[in-house]
Amino acid sequence: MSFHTFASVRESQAVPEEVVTRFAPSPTGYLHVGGGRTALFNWLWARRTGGRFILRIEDTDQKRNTPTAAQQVMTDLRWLGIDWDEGPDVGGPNGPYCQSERRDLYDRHIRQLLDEGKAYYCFETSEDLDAMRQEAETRKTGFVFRRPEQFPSEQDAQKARAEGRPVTVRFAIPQDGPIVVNDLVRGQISFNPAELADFIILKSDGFPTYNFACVVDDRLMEVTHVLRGQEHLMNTPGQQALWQAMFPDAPLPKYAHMSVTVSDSGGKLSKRERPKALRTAIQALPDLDTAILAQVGGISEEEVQTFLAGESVPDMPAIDAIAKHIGVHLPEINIVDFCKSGYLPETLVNFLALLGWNPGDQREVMRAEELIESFDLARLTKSNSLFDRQKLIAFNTEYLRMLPGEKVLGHLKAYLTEVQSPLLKADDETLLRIIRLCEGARTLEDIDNKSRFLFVEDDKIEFDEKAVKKVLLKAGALDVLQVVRDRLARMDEYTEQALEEMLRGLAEEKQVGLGKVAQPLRVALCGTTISLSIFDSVNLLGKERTLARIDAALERFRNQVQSE
RNA sequence: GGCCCCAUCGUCUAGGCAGGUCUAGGACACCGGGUUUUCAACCCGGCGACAGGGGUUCGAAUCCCCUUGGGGCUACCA
Repeated sequence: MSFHTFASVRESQAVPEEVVTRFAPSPTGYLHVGGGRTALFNWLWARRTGGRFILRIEDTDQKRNTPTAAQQVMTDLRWLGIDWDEGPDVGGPNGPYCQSERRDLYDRHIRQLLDEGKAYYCFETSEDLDAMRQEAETRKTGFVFRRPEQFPSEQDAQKARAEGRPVTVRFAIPQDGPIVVNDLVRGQISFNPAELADFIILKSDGFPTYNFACVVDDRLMEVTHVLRGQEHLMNTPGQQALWQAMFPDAPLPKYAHMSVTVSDSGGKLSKRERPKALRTAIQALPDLDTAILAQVGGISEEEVQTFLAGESVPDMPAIDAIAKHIGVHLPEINIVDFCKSGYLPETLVNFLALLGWNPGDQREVMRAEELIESFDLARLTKSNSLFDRQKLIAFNTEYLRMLPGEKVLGHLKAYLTEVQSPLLKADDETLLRIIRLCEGARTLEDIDNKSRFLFVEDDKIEFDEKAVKKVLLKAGALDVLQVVRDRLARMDEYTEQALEEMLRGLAEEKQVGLGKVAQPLRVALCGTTISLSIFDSVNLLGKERTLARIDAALERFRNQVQSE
């Protein structure tokens, strides 16, 4: 693996004939939708142009990184179907692809900047800086770090280090005229350098900052196009100035700042929404038992308390577990959340692509190949877009309908594993059959909900209180059920067709709608009012188990009817 | 507060850069009806937008300015 030196980089005349894009997440947790969209757009552009797509891990913040997060991000990207040509796991010519492993590279560039007088040492502590900001605020002026008349010397830096004071390096933003960013989405944007702070490029822990490392890496990794969210727009003049200070002969990468995806609750979609929604849901609970919540979440009761007070946030598994326990649906934010809610990756890719981009005609449902074919930077949208979950569901319904059964089967199995459904016990053939019977389902969760009763032990059926009350305990319901039981027992031919004839015949005899017959039966078999068509339900369960469940329900609820 | 971005139905958007063909098109949602064994799905119909004000022009959703509104950034986070 050969590293570019500062000098060699300068000499090389980079002519980017090939498009190179990158996705550069910081490994702080799960990949969230916003990140997924950014990754997708960069990937689409690389694939569209036949260029390269790089995955780079921006792990320069030691406090925030978690060891498994990079792996998790890669898993989430793969689930979406996004692959990369260069990255930490697959390597590549311009690696390594984790910034924490590139420190000598950054050091070299910092050294050069320092030597050329384009950057300078700083010894303020965080507290000093905070105080300065405070003061600026009371004066109601914007805070811009004031550059010293004379840059501290190498000796000053050594002395400061010896005294145990923090030493950072700041980039001196050139003040010789406005910095003009030529954005592919927004056109020319001009910034006054006097209003841009000399930002820190080397932290006191020896790690570079994002704003610096990203510029060095984009250059060394030959990145030609930077597609990212609008939240990075204000970083761009600084990064651009840095680039020109370090690589004056290399053309700048092309920047495209995409619109932000906002949440229906206001600002941009944030990871905090899930815990926030859970907190609200818990607080609305009629009877609050923090001990139980702590137990299901696998956390201490104290953690629950501080969480409810808004002082802390438990980790995701705890949040998921508690939400599941109290039965609230949390808004999906991370890519895995969508997976766990039964969405298909195809749906998400399609939907995300349409957030801030469109093909220019009236197509909406588009597979990845089609997206690649049609993708074009010129059609990126300027205004923010709201993440519309209803439309997402509509898209998922569409994909569930149009994807071949085999494909759905693969996704369904992954989903069932994720949520540990009893349906996992079914073989592929049965699953495929169930998928066919669930035409019109909106999510994989729907499929699971409608058919998991088939694989729950007969005596482990959970009866939904409302369903029981509304259906089973209604006058005459159990009597009908008894008749159904008797006729079922006498059937020698137990086929879907015969079942339908029998049940319809019975309804006709009794002069009632089929619902009066089907619903009590359904609740007896499934515990809920939601299942496959009643004929399919009875048929798939099999005669023996059907009879057993009816008998159990009869026995259990007869008493209740009487006692009420 | 400062800097920056944005502005078409409730939502995502087409149209805008090259002004007339826009009584503004599509999709999702919603409303009404149909189908119906649950949940869905499905079918038919309907409601619904150029933020406001000034210009420029024969003519503005489209170009310019202002106002208003929304968003982003303002860290030794990325």
